[in-house]
Amino acid sequence: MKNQSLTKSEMQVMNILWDLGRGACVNDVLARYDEPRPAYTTVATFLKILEQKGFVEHRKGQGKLLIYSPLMTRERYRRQVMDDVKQTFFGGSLTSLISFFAKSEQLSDAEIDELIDIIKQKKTNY
Amino acid sequence: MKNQSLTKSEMQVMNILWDLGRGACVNDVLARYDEPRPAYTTVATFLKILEQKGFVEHRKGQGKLLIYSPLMTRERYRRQVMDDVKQTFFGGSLTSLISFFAKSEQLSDAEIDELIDIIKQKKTNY
DNA sequence: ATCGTTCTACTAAAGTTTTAGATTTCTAAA
DNA sequence: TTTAGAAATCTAAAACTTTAGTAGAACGAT
Repeated sequence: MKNQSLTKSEMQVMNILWDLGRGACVNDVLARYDEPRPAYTTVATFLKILEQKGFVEHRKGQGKLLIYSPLMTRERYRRQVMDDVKQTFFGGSLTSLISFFAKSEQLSDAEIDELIDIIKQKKTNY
Repeated sequence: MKNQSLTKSEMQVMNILWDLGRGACVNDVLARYDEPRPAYTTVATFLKILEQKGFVEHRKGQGKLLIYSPLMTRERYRRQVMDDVKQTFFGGSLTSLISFFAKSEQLSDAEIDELIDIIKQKKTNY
């Protein structure tokens, strides 16, 4: 059981947990859904599944409340998915991927300068 | 029925069609699978589903053969998926996405220069 | 025209994901 | 310590995806 990936609904729950940035109980998560909200038990099920998959853990909170917290960071999962995207859509080529995005959209001059800086930093420093 | 997205298996078929770059019958597609190959009818089913979803069309070929061709280009679908990725993983921010990738990996000096060129071209030309 | 082959169409089973009702358990209050 | 309410767990139905067998149609060869 390793390198699991998340379904769309599981991802939604993880995103809420990551956004909250703290442990959360079922209702905390539920409250963050847009209308129409799923049932309480639906969210509870997803949290349980995420726990089985090793993406979250829980501890006991007030009363019988279970408080769930992410075990996997957003960054780490992002990396995992992005590697897959890069492979699937750009034949593994990072430069094709970046140029695809760079070409694809409007960028302000400030953003462009920012990006150029980031990329320049990658150059072998001497 | 709009902005459909592809399942993993459907995507596999589309990638084969896109790679072939020409109309293809079921066997053409099947031949491109790695072992163990799925059943003929499995591939036929996927093509039919893809047609329902509006990703391919067919015309009659030799005998009763159906020749399938992509209706959606790889580029267009890529864009669709990438928009989703950008939204889901980078809150819609293109610069976060690009910097994520730019930071993430080894790039040769040549690649770096190439990227900088691409990005500079985005700058309002005067 | 018939026969056998090969292809598509139909159908459905198995697997996975999503959803949530019903039941049980726990806690806090009286 | 009983009990009402809220939360967790159990269970399963519904929806979607993947896989492929079977039937039936169409073609080409005889």
